[in-house]
Amino acid sequence: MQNISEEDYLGIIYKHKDKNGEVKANLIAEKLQVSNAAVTDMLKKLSRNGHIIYEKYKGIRLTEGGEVYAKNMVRRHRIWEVFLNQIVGMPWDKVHDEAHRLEHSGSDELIDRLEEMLEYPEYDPHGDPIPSKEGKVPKLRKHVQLAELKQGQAGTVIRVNDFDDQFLQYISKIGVKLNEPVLVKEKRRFDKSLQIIVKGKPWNISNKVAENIFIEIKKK
Amino acid sequence: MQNISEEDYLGIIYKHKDKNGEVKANLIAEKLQVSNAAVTDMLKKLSRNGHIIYEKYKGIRLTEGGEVYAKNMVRRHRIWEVFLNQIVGMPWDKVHDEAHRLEHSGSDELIDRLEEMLEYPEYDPHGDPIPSKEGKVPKLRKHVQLAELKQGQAGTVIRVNDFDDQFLQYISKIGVKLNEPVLVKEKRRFDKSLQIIVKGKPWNISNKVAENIFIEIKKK
DNA sequence: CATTATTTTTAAGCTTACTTAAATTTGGAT
DNA sequence: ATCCAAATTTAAGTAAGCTTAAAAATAATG
Ligand SMILES: [Mn+2]
Ligand SMILES: [Mn+2]
Ligand SMILES: [Mn+2]
Ligand SMILES: [Mn+2]
Repeated sequence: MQNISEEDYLGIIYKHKDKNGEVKANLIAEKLQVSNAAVTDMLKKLSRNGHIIYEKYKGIRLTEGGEVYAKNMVRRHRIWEVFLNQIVGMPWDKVHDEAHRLEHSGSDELIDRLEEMLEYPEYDPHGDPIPSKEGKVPKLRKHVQLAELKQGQAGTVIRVNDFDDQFLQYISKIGVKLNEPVLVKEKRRFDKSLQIIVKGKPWNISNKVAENIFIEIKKK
Repeated sequence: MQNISEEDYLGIIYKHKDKNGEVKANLIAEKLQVSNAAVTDMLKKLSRNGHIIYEKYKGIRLTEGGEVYAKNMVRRHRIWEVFLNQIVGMPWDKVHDEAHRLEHSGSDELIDRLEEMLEYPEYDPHGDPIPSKEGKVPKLRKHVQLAELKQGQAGTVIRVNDFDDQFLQYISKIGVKLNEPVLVKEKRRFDKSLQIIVKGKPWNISNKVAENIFIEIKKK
C-alpha cells in the first residue's frame, strides 16, 4: 500500500467540504500545491475506486466509504499531533508538518495505542476535533473568527488554523494560544486590522491573521 | 523528499556488507523482493548521486557520504523499534514492520527526541546495535549462531534476526528472548536439527531457526 | 443576453520505480 | 582452456503522479 497521495486528497476533501458536503477542485489543487490537471486525474481515480462521487464539472463529495477512510486519516493526523506535542514536547507550530508525514505510515493499531496513552484526547493542539475510532466527531463550541469581533468584544481562543507554521509561530510570540482570553481594543476600517489585548499587552494584527484565529465570545 | 526506495536500498547495503564492505546485487534484490533489473537501475541512480561506488559487474560499496546516510537510516529504524517496544508496548515480533514504515517519515529532530526519551539505548529489541547521532556503533559481544553450538554447550541469546515476524513469534513461544540462557541438549547429524533447553523445558528446532539466533557462549 | 473571466478537463509528455525477456559477463567445475 | 550456470545488465514496456499548454464548460458581469 502506497496510497500517500490518495490519502492526502481524501483528507483535504474531508476537511474542506461545505454545508452540502462538497468541495471544488480548485481548492484541492491549492491546498496540495499541485496543478488542476493533477487534481482531475486523481479525482477520476478516487471515483473509480469508490471513494468519491465525481461527475465532470460538478462538485466533489465523499461516498460513505470515502468518508470513513478520510475521517480516519484526519484522526491519524491529529492523534500524531497530540502525541508529538504532549509526549515528545514538540511546539504546536512544528507538529502539523511532522504529523503530515507520519499519518501515512503507522498501523491503525499503533494509532489506537497512542490514543490510549494520551487518554483519548478530543482535540488536537490547534483545537481541531479528533474523530474517535468509531467515527464520532467531538462537537466544537460555538465560535467566530477573531476578525469578526467588534471593537470592545472579548472572548477565548478555542481553535486556530494549523496549516502555516509561520503563522503559528507568530501568534505564539504574541501570546495567543488555546484557551487564552483576548480583547479587541480597536478595529480599523480601512485595512480591517485590529489591536488586541493578550495577557495585558496590546498587539496590532492584520485581518488575515485574525481570520485564522477562532474565538468563543464571552457573554457579559 | 520522497526517497523511500533509495533509503531502503541504502539501508540494505549497509546492513549486509561483508568484511570488504561489499554487497552483491542479488542479495539486495532478494531482501527487497524486487527483480535484479530493478536493482541495477537503482544502483545506477545511487551511483549518480554519489551514495555508492558502482562499476558494472563489480561488488557494490558505500561512499563515505552513502555510509553516513545509510547508517542514519538504520539508526532511525532501530530507535523506532525501541520506542514501539518500550513506550508503546508493542511485542518484538511486530516492531520491525512498523518501524520499517515509520523510518522514512519522522524528522531527524524527532528521532533525537525519541532517543533522549529512551535514554540513549545501545541496542534494539532484537539485539542489533543503534548507531549514535555521531555515527558511533556500539560493539556487539562475541557471538556465534546457535546452529554452530556443539552438543552440551550453553550460552545466552544476545541477538536474533528480525526480518521475519513468523520466526520471531515462534521463538517467543518457546521462550527464546534476549539474555535468555539456552543449552544444546542434543544435535542430530542428518538434518542438523537440535534439541535445546529453555527455562528448563526441551524444544526441537530446525537448523534454519538455529541459524537466526545468536549466542554468547558461556565459558565454564 | 452576450461577452469575458474563471474553473475544469484533455492532451501530450516527464520521472520514478517497477516488470519480463533476452543478452552479456563472470566465476567455477571439469 | 572450455563449458556451464549463476549473476548482472540491457531493452522494452507499465503504472502512478506529476507537469504545461490548449480546449471546453461554467460562472460572473455589464
Ligand atoms: Mn494538522
Ligand atoms: Mn499527508
Ligand atoms: Mn528491524
Ligand atoms: Mn523502509
